Amino acid sequence: MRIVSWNVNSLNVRLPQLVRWLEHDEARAPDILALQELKLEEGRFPRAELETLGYQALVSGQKTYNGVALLARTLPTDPVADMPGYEDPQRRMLAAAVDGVRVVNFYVVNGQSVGSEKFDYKMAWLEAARGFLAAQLAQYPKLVVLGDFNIAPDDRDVHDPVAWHERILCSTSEREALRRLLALGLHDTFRMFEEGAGHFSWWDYRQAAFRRNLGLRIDLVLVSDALRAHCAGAGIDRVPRAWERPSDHAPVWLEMAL
DNA sequence: ATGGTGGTGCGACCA
Repeated sequence: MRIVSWNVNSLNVRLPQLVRWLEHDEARAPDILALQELKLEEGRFPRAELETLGYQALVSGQKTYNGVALLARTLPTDPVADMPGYEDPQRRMLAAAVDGVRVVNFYVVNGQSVGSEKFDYKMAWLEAARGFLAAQLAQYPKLVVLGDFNIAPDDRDVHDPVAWHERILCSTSEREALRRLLALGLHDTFRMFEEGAGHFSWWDYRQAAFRRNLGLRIDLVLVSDALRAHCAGAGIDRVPRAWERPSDHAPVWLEMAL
């Protein structure tokens, strides 16, 4: 089973790249695909085009901002788009079951800058996410949590840790919030297969950051203890980031032997 | 140097 997370930064703009990416290497096409930053309402989701490629989609959409989807060969079941007890008009979460695996797709709040109002929202959102994931784990031991976490787990995940020291996406409080999620019994699958620095999933559009590999690794695929031994490979697909008019994020993937 | 790029949508706001 191959599972992928990709922040597409507007599905309206990126649909041609998504289609091209799904077709360019069919042997590596995902069984499950989690998308973030659709920036469209559910009614504008391109269901027909994706059905042609063999995918059924669950969508939690929103005009202009946010928006997430879960795609699989058969429609994911038992969907949840709201974290119980946490009111959030922003569409940032979608959980459902596919082939006996529970999948939670997150588009974590960016947070703008440490100490801002948006930062407070980010920290509150992450605390709600911790409670939600604890409940999901209790109900579904085989859990995958993936998406744009807007947190670089440690300095290996940052091209210039000095310049980014205690800045948004890299601050100690954000990293501790991520640690509290991992402490539930979740594992950063990329680090099961690669311990080195310099592997990124997001590069700013400015200053030719991708060409110079000035990036951060903020898109993650986490698995629960019950799935850990089944992980066979994980990585970041930089290919579509080099295409014309790309998303600023690369797809990140996990291969599981189930 | 508080810049730089891109998406949404037409003026800011978000990342």
